[in-house]
Amino acid sequence: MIININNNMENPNTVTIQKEWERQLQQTGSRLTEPRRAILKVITESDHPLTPIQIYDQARQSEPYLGLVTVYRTIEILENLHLIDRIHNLGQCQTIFRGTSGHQHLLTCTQCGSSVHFEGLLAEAQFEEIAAFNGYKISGHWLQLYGLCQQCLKEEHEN
Amino acid sequence: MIININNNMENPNTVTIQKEWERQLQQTGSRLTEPRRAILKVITESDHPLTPIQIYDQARQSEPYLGLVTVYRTIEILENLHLIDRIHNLGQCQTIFRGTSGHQHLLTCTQCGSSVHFEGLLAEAQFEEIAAFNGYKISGHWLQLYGLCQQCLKEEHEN
DNA sequence: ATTATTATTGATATTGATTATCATTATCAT
DNA sequence: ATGATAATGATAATCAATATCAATAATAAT
Repeated sequence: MIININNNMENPNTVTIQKEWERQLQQTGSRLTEPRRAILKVITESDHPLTPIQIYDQARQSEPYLGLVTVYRTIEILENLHLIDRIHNLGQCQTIFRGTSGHQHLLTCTQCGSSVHFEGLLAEAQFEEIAAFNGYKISGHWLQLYGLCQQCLKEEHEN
Repeated sequence: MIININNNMENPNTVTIQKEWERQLQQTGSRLTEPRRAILKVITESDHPLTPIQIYDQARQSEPYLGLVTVYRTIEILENLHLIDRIHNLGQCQTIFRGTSGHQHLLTCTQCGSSVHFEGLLAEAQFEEIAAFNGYKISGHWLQLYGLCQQCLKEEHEN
């Protein structure tokens, strides 16, 4: 079963989401300020991933004296609370690995960075189905698995 | 079935890979130069994703007068030939989308950027198995599907 | 309600990565 | 060998991200 989650501005829950985020900010010791409210509003109401500059520009419509630095700081807080994700944009990242043309995916060690490609993923057949359910037509996908490689696992046990 | 692909420096095919890349460069009208050879060598022999600066530093060991700009230019060529991929590093990307804590993934329109989360992916059960086969222990994963949303599909047909 | 504490803010400066420019150099077809 | 020109590296310019700090605003304590 594929479930579509709340994701557009028309969603009446948007307000509730912002209130919930505000509650979490306060409960974890952060103060609730007007600049932060403006930033939260932009992020919770958007159905697009946004760059810090885009958030900055949009939030200044209601908070004209907002500083870009405050956007970066708020993003950091929200990330620590796992309320936002950092999204991968095709073609913009600057870490390079030789590809293997075809349908292989990446498995990367978060400790040392060593990486291997793998294939034989069962899910790929499902990707188009998921997209179609949401009204999308797929042109590509990106999958990375993260973990510890054999060597780093061993070294972790030794300490 | 899970197949592990050539991915470490010990692999004797490494040399062949570089020759193959060199061949493709020439066949598509690019000239074969010493700086490029040095860059190709670093990328094809590495089992780590590398930043432009890392490629630069490593390649200068054999090509001391190499300029960083040449690294960027060569990366661009290799990307156009689909010989390399740009890799997503956890936590370094600066495009922000509100997350949905739990196991949801992202479906993004390459045209307008509108995005939805989805869940119910069958593959997740397979991730650990794939990792274990390669000696890794997984701590997380990143999946994004790319395509055109309903609206952008419609507009494309109108033109 | 008032005040004191201190987290937060925005301005500014700094850093660092990426891109643009251009004269010089090296590749490759002839 | 030679000439056309793609490619190079030095330099400058741009832009995003981070650090610093005095002024300000949010909260707790009174």
